[in-house]
Amino acid sequence: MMDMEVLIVEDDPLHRSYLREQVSAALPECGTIHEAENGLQGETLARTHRSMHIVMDLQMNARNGIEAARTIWRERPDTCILFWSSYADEAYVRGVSRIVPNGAAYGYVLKSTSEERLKLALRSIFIENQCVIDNEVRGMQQRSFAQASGFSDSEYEILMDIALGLTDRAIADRRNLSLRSVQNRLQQIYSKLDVHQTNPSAREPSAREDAVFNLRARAVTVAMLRKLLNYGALEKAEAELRHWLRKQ
Amino acid sequence: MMDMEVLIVEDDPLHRSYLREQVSAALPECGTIHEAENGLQGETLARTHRSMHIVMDLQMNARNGIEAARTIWRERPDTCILFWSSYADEAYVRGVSRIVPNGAAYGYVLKSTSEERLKLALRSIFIENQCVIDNEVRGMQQRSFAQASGFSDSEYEILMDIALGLTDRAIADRRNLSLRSVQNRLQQIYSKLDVHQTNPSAREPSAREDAVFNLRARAVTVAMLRKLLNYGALEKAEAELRHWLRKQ
DNA sequence: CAGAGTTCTGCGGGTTCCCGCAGGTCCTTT
DNA sequence: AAAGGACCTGCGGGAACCCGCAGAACTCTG
Repeated sequence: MMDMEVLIVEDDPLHRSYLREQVSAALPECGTIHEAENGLQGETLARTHRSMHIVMDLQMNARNGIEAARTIWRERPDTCILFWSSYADEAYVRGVSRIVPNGAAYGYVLKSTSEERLKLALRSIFIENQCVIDNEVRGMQQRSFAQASGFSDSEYEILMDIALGLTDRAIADRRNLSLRSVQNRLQQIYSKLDVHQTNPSAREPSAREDAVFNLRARAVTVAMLRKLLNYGALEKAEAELRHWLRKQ
Repeated sequence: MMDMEVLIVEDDPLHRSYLREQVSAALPECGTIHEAENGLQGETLARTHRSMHIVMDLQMNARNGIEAARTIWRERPDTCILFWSSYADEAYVRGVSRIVPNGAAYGYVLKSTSEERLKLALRSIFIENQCVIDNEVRGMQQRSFAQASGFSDSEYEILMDIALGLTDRAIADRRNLSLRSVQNRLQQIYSKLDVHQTNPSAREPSAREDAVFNLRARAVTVAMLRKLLNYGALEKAEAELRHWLRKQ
């Protein structure tokens, strides 16, 4: 146990040094601490050092934490990874829980938590091999899987597709559905996002019926404002889309 | 000059204490340093202390830096504000230069710059009343105002409108244009964003013409990926939209 | 197996979008 | 004054969208 090593992947220098400090304080049995300043470098260092204990930021420039974690877990699924993020966006939570391997120990704590809880999380994950999810993140998971405005995975896929700007036809081709099925999915998405909201004025069915919103575009924005989508998710989806377009 | 006071507005505790350190090191003539941890609190403290020297983060939870700066400058247009941000998104740069009053001294430096340059910027702005814009930010400004994929203000407005999910009709009403004019603007936007890109396969005009993209939705995503839009800009535009909807 | 629930699919319409064509109003340039 | 450019506007058509209706196919339960 004396040769435990930890890899820190974090692009902000201040946060990185803070993490190093906290790690060495919380884990006296820790020998060397390696540092990477983006996801790409994180993958490389994890590979060369065969890191089993990683604490990593989401939202980095070169390659975000979810992408990096996926390739790392693909090579060694029993790696312990603690995600340390500023935000609990549903897009992040969903992205993480989508890639975590069966039985792997991982954690998700916010940067705003206290030092004590960070240290506790470090020990729980790296020593006890036990998952630690921050309360607020946990709450997000609940709301996500419950159907209170919760999206199934397939609905989420289609939401990404319209965010990318695909046509109904293109979505149907990509997801192997009929055109009408795609439109049905869109209907559910629109209702779950409550996109039909207009001004709460008199709802008289007068001639002045206001079709203020283009539902397709509106859905994307509402999803962004609700943190269902964010920049990282868009970037990732865009890469996958390009990959798919080549094979057409 | 001995009673100079500085107000720091920054939500991250680590960055905040780092800023305090740098400010007191760079400005020995500085007496008190106040701190706020979000834009709303920043506005309040700026008002009560009549702060003339502010260094402030963009992208905060309660109210982002641009909003806060606008209300502060509205009350006292000769306030010196140094924006200290992680990113040089065109949305931020454009948002800042849209609200800076005539003749006001302000600065925009990235968090990734060296301590020396940060200190230099602090002295230049607060002592010499001189604008300091980081090189990378400056480059963004150039690209933005040159028409190399640069958007005029009116085009930018319409881009925001379709991002919000408005219909052509609604945009026309809102911006006092005819329906056709809005559609013309959209045409320009589509071409400037180069949204017509399909797979670079054989461009034969065969029957299998691929209309893969819904231009309207695609434009929004491309704008986001190019940092022309970001979450803060969306949030702000959404608030303005709600305000407009009431008056309808 | 019957029946109820959920999802997939086609049809058809009304509406909105995308955009070429053409005429109009304001400029600036020579 | 004439010629050119930049912008706004109406017309019209083909395509894509939004969505109600209604029949298949699949599941789940008793």
